[in-house]
Amino acid sequence: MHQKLITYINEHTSSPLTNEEMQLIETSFQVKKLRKRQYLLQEGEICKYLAFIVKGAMRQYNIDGNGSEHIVNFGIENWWIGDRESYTMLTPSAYNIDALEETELLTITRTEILKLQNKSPALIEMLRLLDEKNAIATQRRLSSNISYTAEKRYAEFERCYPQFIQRFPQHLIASYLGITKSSLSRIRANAFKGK
Amino acid sequence: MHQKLITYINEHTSSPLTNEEMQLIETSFQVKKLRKRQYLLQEGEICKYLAFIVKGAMRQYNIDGNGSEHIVNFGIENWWIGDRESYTMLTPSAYNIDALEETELLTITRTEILKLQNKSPALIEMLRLLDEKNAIATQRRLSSNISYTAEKRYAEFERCYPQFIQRFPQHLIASYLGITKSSLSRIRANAFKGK
DNA sequence: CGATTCTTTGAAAACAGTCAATCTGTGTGG
DNA sequence: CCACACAGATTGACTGTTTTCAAAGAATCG
Repeated sequence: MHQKLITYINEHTSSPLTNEEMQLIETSFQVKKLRKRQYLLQEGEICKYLAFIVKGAMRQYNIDGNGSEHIVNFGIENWWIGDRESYTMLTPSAYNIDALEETELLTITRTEILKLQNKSPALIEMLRLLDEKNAIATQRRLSSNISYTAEKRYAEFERCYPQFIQRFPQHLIASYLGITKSSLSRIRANAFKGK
Repeated sequence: MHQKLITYINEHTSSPLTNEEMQLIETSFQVKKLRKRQYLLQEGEICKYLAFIVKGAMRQYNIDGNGSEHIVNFGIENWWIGDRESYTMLTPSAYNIDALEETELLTITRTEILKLQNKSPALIEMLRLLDEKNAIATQRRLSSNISYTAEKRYAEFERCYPQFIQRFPQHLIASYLGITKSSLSRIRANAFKGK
């Protein structure tokens, strides 16, 4: 169960994990299984866990004044999920996180991470890289959202995340792109005509 | 000149800088002065500098297929600016960064930062926190962009960055919000009527 | 099969963008 | 000191895109 995480860390850091570090990871990360539709985090709570997805798929979203959901992130196998802001600042989260499928997670609390600070340099480096990649990805997405039409954003999404198109219903992808499901349906219809 | 940066670091980390660290900062960060409209980075270049703004104001923006500019970030005194993606990955940047006013920067190259890795824990911690804050801020902005109308986004902007409203012309703020200057002008006119 | 979820589509309304003209204030150079 | 250029802001008329709401069709699952 923890093996996937260990492999992930080794693939994303310069020096491989020592035996002691592997031990630490086994004890610091708790297994958590979620059924479809089950919450990992609900709006208003403080995000207790940073979670590595071993199997399954999740989404992070908020709900606006009209009750509409807006997906800010998807997560699948080998991705991480959690509300960084709430997790690091210990503030109530503005987001919900729930499972889109049966999901298996490895979770770690903030306290546990702090304990590992001096014990596992590889893990800490990995988390730093994660922040870095995350900042870059979010920046890109923001930039694309500001600069391009829904049609181009969908094309880009299709190109970057073909797996998601297969895996998630359209209305979720529409929500991720910041448009309505009707609009996405029409965009797809047009793109098809164009071919 | 470097004093403002030293103060900034001390305010943003747990342990104050040692004398050696202050020395290191003086030698690692180069002063750079930019006139209004001068570039720090142009699209296609690799972003050589991460810059701390001592005085002045800057913007980071991209240009879409139609030649329109889209501002992804502003920077003023005590903020950092640079294209993280290009800077860390050494890839050609999709952005331009230029000065909106006469600006004084303290710049550091990637190589210099790597050299400091083992020499100044405080600086490294500060950079990590910067990444973290940056990721959080970008996430918030993305979320607001997906979830709210231009009118609400402007209201939020007004609340969060009142200094910017004074300081930057409206068409730049419109570009930051992802709308045209005409639309922003009308939104402001409506908001005024509403009061 | 029946229920639920997902997708498509139509018509009207709301919204934002484009283009162009005008108005404002600022600052420069003659 | 005036004339002029220039950058910024506003406004109107028009266009185009996206949303909304509702209904109906398709797919999936227990």
